[in-house]
Amino acid sequence: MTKSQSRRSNESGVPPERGTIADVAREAGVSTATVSRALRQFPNVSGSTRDRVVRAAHRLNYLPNPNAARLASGDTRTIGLLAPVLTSWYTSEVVAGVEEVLTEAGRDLLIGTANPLASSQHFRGLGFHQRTDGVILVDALCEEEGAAELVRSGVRAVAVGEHLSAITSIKVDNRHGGFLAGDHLVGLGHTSIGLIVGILEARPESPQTSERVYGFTEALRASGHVPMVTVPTDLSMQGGFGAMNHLLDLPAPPSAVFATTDELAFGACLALRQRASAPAVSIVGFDDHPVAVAMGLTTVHQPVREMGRLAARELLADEPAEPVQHEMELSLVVRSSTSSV
Amino acid sequence: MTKSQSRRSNESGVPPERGTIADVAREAGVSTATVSRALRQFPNVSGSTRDRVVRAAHRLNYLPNPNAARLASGDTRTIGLLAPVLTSWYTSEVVAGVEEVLTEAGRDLLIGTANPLASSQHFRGLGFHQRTDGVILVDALCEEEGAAELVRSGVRAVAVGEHLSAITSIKVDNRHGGFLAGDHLVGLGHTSIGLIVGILEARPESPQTSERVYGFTEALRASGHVPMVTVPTDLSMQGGFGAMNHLLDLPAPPSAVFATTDELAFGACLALRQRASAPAVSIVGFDDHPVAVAMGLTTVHQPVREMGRLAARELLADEPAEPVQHEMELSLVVRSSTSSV
DNA sequence: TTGTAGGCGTTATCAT
DNA sequence: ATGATAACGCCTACAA
Repeated sequence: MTKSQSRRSNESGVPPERGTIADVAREAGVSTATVSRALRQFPNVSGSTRDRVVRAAHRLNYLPNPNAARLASGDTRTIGLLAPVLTSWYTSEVVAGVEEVLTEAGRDLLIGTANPLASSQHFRGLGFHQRTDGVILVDALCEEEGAAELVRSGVRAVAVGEHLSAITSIKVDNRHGGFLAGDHLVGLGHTSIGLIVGILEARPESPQTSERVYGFTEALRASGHVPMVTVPTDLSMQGGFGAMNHLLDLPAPPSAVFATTDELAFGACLALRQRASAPAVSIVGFDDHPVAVAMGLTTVHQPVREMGRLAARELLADEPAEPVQHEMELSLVVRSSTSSV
Repeated sequence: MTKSQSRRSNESGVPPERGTIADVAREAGVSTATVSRALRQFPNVSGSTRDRVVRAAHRLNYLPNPNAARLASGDTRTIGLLAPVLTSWYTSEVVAGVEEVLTEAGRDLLIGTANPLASSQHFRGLGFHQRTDGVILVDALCEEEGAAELVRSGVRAVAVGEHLSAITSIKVDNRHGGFLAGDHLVGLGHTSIGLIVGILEARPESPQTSERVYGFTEALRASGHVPMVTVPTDLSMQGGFGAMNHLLDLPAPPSAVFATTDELAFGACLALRQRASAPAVSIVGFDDHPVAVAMGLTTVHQPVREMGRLAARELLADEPAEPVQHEMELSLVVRSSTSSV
C-alpha cells in the first residue's frame, strides 16, 4: 500500500504538503490550542491574535484535517441519506434540497441505498455507523417499528415522504391533494370519472396512495354521487398506459381520470393521444414532475425539494423534545390536460 | 448513569455501549494490535485467535470508529462525487452506479454540487478536502485546465461524460452515436431530415453535442447528399417542442428528425402528436432515458449506470501510470417513433 | 504469530 | 486571553 505514503512524502512534482495545526501555531507564534480557537471563530480570542493566526494559516495553505477533528470532538458534521432508489425524480429532488442546506452549513452528505424496511441494522456494520450525526430516511424506508428501533439505538433520524411517529417526519397531506384533484374535476362538470391507482410490488400497501384515493373520493362524494371506475395497475408509465387503454375501451369511457402519480398520468396521456378518435378525457396527476410541464399535465404540486431542505434543517437544529410532524402545503397546478365537459 | 452495568444483557433494549478496540482486546485476552489485525482479515493471525477476537467483538457489539481509523491510516475509504446538478436523469444514474460499487466495497459516498468549471478549489475549503480518496466528476465539471490543476494538487479524480486528458475519463463515443442515428434514418429511406440541437446556456460549446451532430452528418454524407435543416434551441423539452413546431411549419417539413438528447426528442414527439393533421415524421433521440420506453422513442442508448460503476471501480483500483480514456459502447434502440418513408 | 509503544491531527480541560 | 497537555480510537513499525 504505497497509497497512504504519498500523503507525507511526495517524490513527484509539486507538493500538496498538508501542514498541520502545529505548523500554523509555530508560524503565528501561538499555541495549537489558540490556533484551533481562532480558526473556529471562538469569541475568547483577541482580535490581533486571530488575525495573526488566520494569516499564518492562509500563508501555509492550511486546512484542518476533518478526521482528526471528528475524532477529537466526536462531531462528524455529516448527515446521511438513505433511500430505496436513488434515481427517482422524488429522491433526487430530496437529495438536491438536502445538499443545498448542508453545503451552506458546511456539512457533508453521505449517500446510501437501502431496501425498504430498513432497521437500525443499516446504521451499523456496513451502514453509517459513527459516521453521521443524523440520517434522512427517504420514502418507505422503514416501518414504525424500525423507526422506534433507530431511536432506541440513539440514531437521530428524520423521515421524508411518510409519517413515522417515533421520529420527526415531513410529508404532504396526500388526502388533501387527492381532494384537490377530485374537486377540480368535479368543478369542471365531470360526472363520470376514472381512477388509475399504481401499485408497487415491493410495497402494495402504500399509505400515500390510499390517502390520495381517499381524498379524491371524498371530493366526489361531497358533490353528489359521481360514479367512478378504478383500475389498479403497475406503478409505472407503462401501467398508466395500459390502464388508460382499458378505460378507453369501456363501453362508456369516463370523461376524466385521476392518476395517483404523474408517472401513471404520463402513460395515460400517451394512450389518449395515441388514439386518433379518442373522446376528450381530462387527466390529473400527482407530483408535478418536470415532465408534467411539457406534457401540459394538470397535477398536484408536491414541494419535494423544499421537503429535503426542511429535513436537513431539522437535523441540523437541536433535537426537539418530541418528534415533529410536518405537513407541507400542496397545490393544484392547472394545465391543458383538463377542461370542462 | 451506571456505565459498567450491562455487558451481556443485549435483548432488553440496552443502549449502544460503544466499546473500543481496547475493550475487545481485554475480552479476547489479546493486544489491541491483534484485534486490529484480526478484524481486518490480516493473514498473519492464527485461526483460533481470529475466532476469539471476532467472537469477543461480536459479544461486545463492537464496531471500529471510522474516524479514528481514518486518522491513523490516512485512508478515508470514501469517494466523493461532484456534479453540476443532482436531479438530472444522467447524474442520478451515475450516482446509482457509483453507489452500487462503493457499497459492495465498503466505501462511503460523499455527494456535492458544483458549478461547471470546478477547479481544485472545490476540493479544499468547503469541498472534499482530506475527506475522500478520490473524486468522480460528472458532466462538464471542469475544463482541461481544471483537471490538470487537480492532478497537480494530488487529487485523484475520474471524469464521467467527457474526456479530460489529465485524468482517467469515461465517456461514450458521441460521434458514433450520432452516426447510428443518422444511418438508421437514411436506411429507412428518409431524404429530408431535420436536426434539433439543444444548447445549454451555461455551456454553449458542449463537445458532446458537437460530436453527435458531426457523426450524424457523416452518416448523411455517406449516403449521398441528404438535405438537412438545423434548429438550435434550448436544451429542454420545451425547446424540443418549439423546434419541432418550427420544422412542421416549414413549407416542406422533413420526414425525419434527430434530436441530440431524449429530452429534446420528447418535446418534439409531443409537438408532433399534438397536430391532428401532421405528416408522419420519424424521430430519433439520444440517451435512452426511461421515458423513452413509454414514448416509444427510437434512441441511442447510453449505458450511464455502467459508466458510474466503472468510474467507481477505477477509483478503487490502483492508480494507473497514465490516465485511461474509456469509451463505452453505444447502441441504437429502435422503437415505434421511426419508420420508413 | 503476537505484543509494545509511538503517532495520526484536533479538540477539550485545566491551569495560568 | 493563552498555553500545556491529556484525551480521541485506531494503525503500524518494530520487537519478541
